[in-house]
Amino acid sequence: MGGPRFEPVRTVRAYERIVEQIEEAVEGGALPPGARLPSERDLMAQFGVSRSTVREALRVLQARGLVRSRPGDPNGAEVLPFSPAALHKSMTTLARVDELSLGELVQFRMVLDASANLLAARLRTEAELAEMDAAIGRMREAVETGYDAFSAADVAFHDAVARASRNKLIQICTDVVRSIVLGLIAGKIAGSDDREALMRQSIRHHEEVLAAVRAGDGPLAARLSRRTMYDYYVGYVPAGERAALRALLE
Amino acid sequence: MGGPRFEPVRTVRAYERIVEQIEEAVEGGALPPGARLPSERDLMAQFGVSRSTVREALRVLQARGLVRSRPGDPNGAEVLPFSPAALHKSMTTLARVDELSLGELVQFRMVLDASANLLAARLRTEAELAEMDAAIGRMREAVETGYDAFSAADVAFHDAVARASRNKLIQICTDVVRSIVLGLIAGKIAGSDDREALMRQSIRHHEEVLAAVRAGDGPLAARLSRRTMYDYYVGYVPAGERAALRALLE
DNA sequence: GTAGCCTACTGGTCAGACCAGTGCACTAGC
DNA sequence: GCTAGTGCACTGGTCTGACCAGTAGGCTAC
Repeated sequence: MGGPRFEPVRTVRAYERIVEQIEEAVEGGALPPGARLPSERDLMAQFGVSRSTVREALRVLQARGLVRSRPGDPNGAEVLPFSPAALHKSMTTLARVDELSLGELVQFRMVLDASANLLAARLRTEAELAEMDAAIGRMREAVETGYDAFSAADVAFHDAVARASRNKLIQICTDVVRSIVLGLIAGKIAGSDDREALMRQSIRHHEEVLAAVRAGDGPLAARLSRRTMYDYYVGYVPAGERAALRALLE
Repeated sequence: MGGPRFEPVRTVRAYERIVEQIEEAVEGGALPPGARLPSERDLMAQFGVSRSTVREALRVLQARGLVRSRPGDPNGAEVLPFSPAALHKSMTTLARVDELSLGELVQFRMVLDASANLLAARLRTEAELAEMDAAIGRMREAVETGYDAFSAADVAFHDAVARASRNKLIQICTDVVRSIVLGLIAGKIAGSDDREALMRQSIRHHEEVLAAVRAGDGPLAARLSRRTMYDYYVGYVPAGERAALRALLE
């Protein structure tokens, strides 16, 4: 107390400094998506390090989804537009290390989707309503076509709702969590033989949700969307976790 | 149509194969947290590649938060318990690159916090209620102590609620988004001179939320928590984005 | 028995090399 | 003149071999 405040020194690796600098340039807009980094040999000269060090930095940046490099490309690494791939990757890891249960994921989807519907009911345009309507139409056709087409149309509906919420974070998280959930239950889907009944019920539910969104009744749309998702996924969720899902159905 | 189905070959880099293998071992539980990887020179022999290739793979794994290596450690890289650090990093990048607006972030916090409260109202234990109570107590004391202590106590309250929701995804996302929001408004806080009034109002609001959680009234707790966060942050949000926030207040 | 040194490792970095692939300028043929 | 084809210069991916600073643990001297 009172003396000079020392803080522990952290030895910072050379490649980390390079990552920081390039990251800052990308996030600050100095390197917009589509821009090219200098070649590794140029970077090596600019940063005054060896090529291995430059490459380790580039590997980190690539793992974070900021750049991509192709062998032989005379232009150097390309700065990528942001994609949720890295987000997706780390969330998938989280789910695979078994820290996340299917119940938690479905619950999170219910939360996100309900919020998206709540916002969409207030902010949606006519074009977006038409898009949702079209998606439900494709769901109807897909009852005969098969599960894959049905699932794709279902995804399209929820995507349209998420976009109508005007919140990019909701859109991205919805997308990421959904694909993880679908991946987890992918094997189990073929097993259920009352699949057609489930699809028909789901279509009915989606129609009700859409009606609420169209009417501008956010709370109703949110409540219905939670119910829709619950009914659709509850069969895959272990019995012990279902109570937590029902807690969202008020 | 009808001929043999060829799929495009993707040249896969050597280091990617290494990443895959180690990643699989970690996620599959063969390498539990705390376990040590062989040394780089051993890995180089096991995978039949050069050390640079091994190192690039380790850099990627490190960027994903799966392992950590210390120079001089005779035991090789350490397998880490999962931490949301990577998730945090990619979401922060998203906020910075994709220009997530403060409004969107606050809106997302409102959604998460409301859901956490909804669930907590049903699932909370007495111990968790006591924890929330203690946090509010520290907020009261901090009105005099200063903003930092107040903010820390506020964080503790919301963390306790998130934990009580029993949903790790909600906890992690809450944590990540909150730290981004706090980072964005960090500079602006000192400016407001009616800070004390804002703190006192916030304490009152938190007390109401806690009462609802204690009473088991989830919908009420959710509604109040949205209002609490709205009132606390609306001053930092550009006027044009406030309408979207109000859309959540039903 | 313990304090301190020594050694055999570790990861971080460097230098220099080779290879397969790419884009572009140049050239041969029309 | 224009196009098709060919080199060439350069890229990233990988390898080899080396040096350094740091660490842990055994060994030695007290």
